[in-house]
Amino acid sequence: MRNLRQGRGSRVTISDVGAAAGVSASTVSRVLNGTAKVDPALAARVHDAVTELGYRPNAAAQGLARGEWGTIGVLVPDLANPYFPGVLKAVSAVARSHGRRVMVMESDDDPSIEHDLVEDLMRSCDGVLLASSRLERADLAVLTGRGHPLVLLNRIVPGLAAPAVSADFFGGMMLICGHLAQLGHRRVAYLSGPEVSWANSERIRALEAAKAFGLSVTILPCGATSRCGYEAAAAVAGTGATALTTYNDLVALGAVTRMRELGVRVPEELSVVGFDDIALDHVAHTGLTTVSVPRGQLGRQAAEMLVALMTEGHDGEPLTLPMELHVRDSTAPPSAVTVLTSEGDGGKPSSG
Amino acid sequence: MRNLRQGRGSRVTISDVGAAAGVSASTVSRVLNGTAKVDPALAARVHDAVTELGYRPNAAAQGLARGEWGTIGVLVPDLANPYFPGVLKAVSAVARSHGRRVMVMESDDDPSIEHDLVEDLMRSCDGVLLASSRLERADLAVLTGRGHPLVLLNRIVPGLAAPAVSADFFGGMMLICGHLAQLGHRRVAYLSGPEVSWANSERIRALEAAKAFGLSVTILPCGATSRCGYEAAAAVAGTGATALTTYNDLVALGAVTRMRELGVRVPEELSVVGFDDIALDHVAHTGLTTVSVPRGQLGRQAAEMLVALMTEGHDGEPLTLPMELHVRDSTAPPSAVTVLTSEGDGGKPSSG
DNA sequence: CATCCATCTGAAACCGCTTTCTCACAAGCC
DNA sequence: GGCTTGTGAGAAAGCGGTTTCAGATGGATG
Repeated sequence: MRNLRQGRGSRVTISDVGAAAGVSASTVSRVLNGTAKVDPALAARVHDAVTELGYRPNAAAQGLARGEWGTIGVLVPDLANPYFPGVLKAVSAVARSHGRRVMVMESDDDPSIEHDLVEDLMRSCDGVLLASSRLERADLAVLTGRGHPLVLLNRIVPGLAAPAVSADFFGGMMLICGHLAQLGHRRVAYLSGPEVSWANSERIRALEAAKAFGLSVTILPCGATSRCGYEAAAAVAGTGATALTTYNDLVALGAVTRMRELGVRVPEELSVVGFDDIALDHVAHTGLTTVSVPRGQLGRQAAEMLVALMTEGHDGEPLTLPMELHVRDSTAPPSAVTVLTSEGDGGKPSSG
Repeated sequence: MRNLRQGRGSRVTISDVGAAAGVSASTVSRVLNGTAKVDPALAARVHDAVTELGYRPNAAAQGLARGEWGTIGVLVPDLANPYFPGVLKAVSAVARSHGRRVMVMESDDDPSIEHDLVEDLMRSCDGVLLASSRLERADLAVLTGRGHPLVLLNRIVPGLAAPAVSADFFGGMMLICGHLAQLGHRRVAYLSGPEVSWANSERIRALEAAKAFGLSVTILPCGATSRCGYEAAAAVAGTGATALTTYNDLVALGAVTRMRELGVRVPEELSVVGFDDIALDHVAHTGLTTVSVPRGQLGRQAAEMLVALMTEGHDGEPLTLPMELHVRDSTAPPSAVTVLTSEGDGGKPSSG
């Protein structure tokens, strides 16, 4: 019993199966892949031998011989962010429907690791989906220049030779700013995401553009996690802002929690807006006003684009999905007296 | 420029590098792997050629030649559950420290998919880490019988030939029951997790054993997500329970949210206990009483065990990590008058 | 009945890399 | 100086599959 499989060395090969079935390895291959017609009797013998020996083809050998792995790789910065599992599920579904499996790696928000991991993925996957890449433009150019199928998710770099699918972060933040302006807010704070994040700079770009709405914006360094939001929230008080925008929902929720602890009522004293609409349904108690793009659709489109690139070689044009505003309970007109700052703003509350 | 890399066919091989550097492929291999001493001048030429041609070794060919992939695979039921990223980060760290990369797959809680995915992983990884497997015992036996390095995480199956690392779910639930009993609760409801989950049956086993504490338990079907908890919460009212235990924190938080909506105060009218202590710090507003085991430690131990199994072949004995109770704000002595049930329980509140 | 063609099977080449084996060459020894 | 060692580089043999190629067998045809 113990000797039936002696670890590494004694793996069952296709020749073993052939020997057991009394046919050649070629025939076994043909039977298993349905590449050519084979005598039913032989096929049956092969199948018997396969099950009896517990044969499973070696993926490396197949990959080498076929010139492809049947795998698509996805790199995400942080699996702990609920945003990505949502995307990944869609990607997996598309991959499965094309007979491919998906292999996920996480870069932990570290650009240097990210570079290595992308290289690894390119060496062992037919295509790579790079989500919210933190890489510098130059690094990215090197990687996309390799001629390996690669699709960028949630990052658009103009001159780059790689197709991209992204949510319209700029438009999303504009929606938020419009909403806040309409409510009567004038001073807004922004809890900034990772500095190296394109998604973050898009949001900031929109915030600058929103000066046209009469908004003045203070940008506070923060991060991408609820902990960051929690810790950075205290600094909001000093800005005189009546509304707080954030890099994402996690940050927003962290900030809301901190605000509650500080005795600041949301939204009466401070409106808070998230970003992404992550699925913390039924967990966070605040109905967070936020913007979103269907993550499933995002993942699906990106995966389809990648598969098309892998199989047909043609790269579709960059795709930008529009975001939607979800107004919930965390935003309201600013109150007449702002408790957050001694100087006050005297903004007139509007009844909207 | 466009012709520099013509997609699939024209990939740079080790021989190309050798030709460019004026050496043999063997020498290139030796230089890149540091396998043997090579003349510094040649080595330099090789390195130049590598960078110039943008050579990256083909992972399949390496895997085939070396007989190993340098990869460990992890299968989790659901990436959306914050429990797993916590484990995965630790696994990745261990893998990296051993010069291996990790490849993650998600089964979406579907045992049939899970079986296929494990087979896939075994065909393309040196070792497999199977987290919270939903597979039936028989299926699992087949898989572990393959003689492929495999470690079970959070699942212990007595007669199985695979090492396992698990949190002591039984002990964890006992801690919870002890805590509740001490507070004076007598009637407890349990929102049950996935039926096929070993982790769930361990919790239930503990609940049964807790009859010794004088607790009577009602088990309600539920699931593993906050949505499940939210939806199942309403049924708790009918049980006359003064305390609610759950499969995990997500379920508990969902239930708490629902209870608030129903006007049931937590913990005054109903104590709620979670399981896992997932990192929703600063997001959920309820300080949830729960039990936990360090997920990092869990992942690390499992990964180390797997690496040991892969390299040395020896399988350590099953490891069970003790859980800790974290008493927070969601549990309290039962109130004298329970509004949840007309018959009431008349349990005496104890001041603990 | 001999010839040809269509089918199916096995042998062999190949995928790209590692590793053993072999050999050429230079240094060390008597 | 001839011979043994030691050293480093190239040739070649796999790793385990797939796929081309060639050959055997059988039926259809003239």
